[in-house]
Amino acid sequence: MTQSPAEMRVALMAVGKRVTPDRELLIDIIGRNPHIDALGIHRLAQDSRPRIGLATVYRTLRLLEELAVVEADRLGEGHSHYEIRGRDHLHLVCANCGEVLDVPSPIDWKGIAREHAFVVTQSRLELVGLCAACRPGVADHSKSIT
Amino acid sequence: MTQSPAEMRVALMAVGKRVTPDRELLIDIIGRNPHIDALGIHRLAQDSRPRIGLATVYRTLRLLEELAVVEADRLGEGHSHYEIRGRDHLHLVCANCGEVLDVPSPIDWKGIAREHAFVVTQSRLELVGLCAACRPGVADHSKSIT
DNA sequence: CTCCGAATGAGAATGATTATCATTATCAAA
DNA sequence: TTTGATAATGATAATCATTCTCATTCGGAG
Repeated sequence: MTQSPAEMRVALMAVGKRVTPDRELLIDIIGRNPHIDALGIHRLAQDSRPRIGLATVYRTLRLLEELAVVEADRLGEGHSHYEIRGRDHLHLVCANCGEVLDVPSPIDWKGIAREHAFVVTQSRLELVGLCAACRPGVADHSKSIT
Repeated sequence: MTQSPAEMRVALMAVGKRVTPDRELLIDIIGRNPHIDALGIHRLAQDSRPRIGLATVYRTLRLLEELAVVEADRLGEGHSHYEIRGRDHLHLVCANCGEVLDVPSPIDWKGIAREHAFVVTQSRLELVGLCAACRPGVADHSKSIT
């Protein structure tokens, strides 16, 4: 299920969607910037295509999500972050600086799913806490939980 | 970390917050209805206190979240669901009917956290897919991983 | 080159959540 | 008990991310 920018073409064409420059650019940006959010993607996209609209970013994200090419995570609070779908992994999300570490997932969800007659389509695993850098009582630039 | 309605009083008083009838009612409702959302909580709360406002619901939820008494999960798409904080567990979320099954978590995050010098304060684990009841030919959401 | 449906941009609309502000309730001291 | 300081609340406006609408543009089949 590992996707790559190149495989997106296949996924799009398989459902009769066009492979447009916008879509190629966006998937490329997501590939290079794991955990980026919609606004960040839009900003970067404007460097190469100044007229690209935010709506196109959201539309494309949703499409690629439906095609299982990218994955959305609601890490912090309000909004989503995106990344190319890859191997199972879990996120270590720092509540202070917001940094996200990817760690290979230790979960054997196949067994769990079988046990509950459940067909798994997505796994979202996060551990929220404080990363090494934020460990000492730093009252810096974020909402720290106590 | 395990919280109960009764322990909320302690948590509130520990930070100088009042134990009001609204707060007691809300924590009670969440306790009886795991995975309920803000509007659901508000609806139920109005049965006993017709004048309670939605703002109070959200304010209280946030407060109880900060006190680590309740936990918010962004299960489906748009909005959050709440539950009393308890033992580690993961959610099996049905993409079709929305049912949520709680399953004891098989993750040993202590080892992972130690390895990455990470202090874990929350774990959010979800597997999204189709529950047994929704298993037979559902068209839309079925892009299962195998 | 022409047509038609897909894709896009701009901005309005939506929905969940948060902030504001005037009013009310609560606790402590006199 | 009355007062005074302060926290909590209700109503509603504001915000923020995301989705929708629609007029326009683009791309590929003929």
